[in-house]
Amino acid sequence: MINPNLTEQEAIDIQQQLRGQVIATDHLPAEIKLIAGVDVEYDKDSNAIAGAFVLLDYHTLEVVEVATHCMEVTFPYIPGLFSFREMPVLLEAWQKLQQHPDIIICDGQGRAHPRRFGLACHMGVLLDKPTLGCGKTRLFGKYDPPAAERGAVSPLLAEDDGEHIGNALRTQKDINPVFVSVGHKISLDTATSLVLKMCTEYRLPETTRKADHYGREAFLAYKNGTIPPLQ
DNA sequence: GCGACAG
DNA sequence: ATCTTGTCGC
Repeated sequence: MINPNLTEQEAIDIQQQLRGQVIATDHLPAEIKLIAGVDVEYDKDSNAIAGAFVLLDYHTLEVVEVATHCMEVTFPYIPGLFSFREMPVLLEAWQKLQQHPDIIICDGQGRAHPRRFGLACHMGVLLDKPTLGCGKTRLFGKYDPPAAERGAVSPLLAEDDGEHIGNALRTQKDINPVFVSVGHKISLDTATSLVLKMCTEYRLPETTRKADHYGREAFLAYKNGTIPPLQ
């Protein structure tokens, strides 16, 4: 689905071509039962990476299923072309799932992107699933810091045309905000309240935290099983 | 020309 | 992403 040998310009052309398929309004199932988190781990001194998909029960936040995949990175890190680096592993992990979620929370931006097509949009369009982006830091857009209270929101506005491309959301009192934006088949308002709802105890959504946990665990097992033990 | 730049 | 434990401050 993603050719690893793309040039930078070819990747940009693909973004321009797919951006028109993004739906920025709510097209969610009548009842949300499963919500997914994704994350990718990087090895310190090799090009090995691990991608993880974790499915949580929407109401209890209990882990329902985990799928991971390890491989070599095929695309460099280029701000704005992040999805071409992380999508391959995540697609592999996705195919290992026995069931699919109703919505996916991505670790990165969606529409809050210079070409309005961040990782969350790319994943949403390729999988035809509702997705949203929840990044720890800003990639694109200007904003004023939201108020200190949990739930405070401040609009993220595009530098170029002023479009409201996302929200800086304070998920815990006095803790740095996260950046929420539409991925696919969801509205910004729904995405924002959903992220807040998933941040029960920490700054980041439980989906992202669980994906990080299981991804790291799988990565360690992969490295320990592949590389002969030292000493 | 100089910074900024998801993970 | 990764390097990284204790430590300073409320």
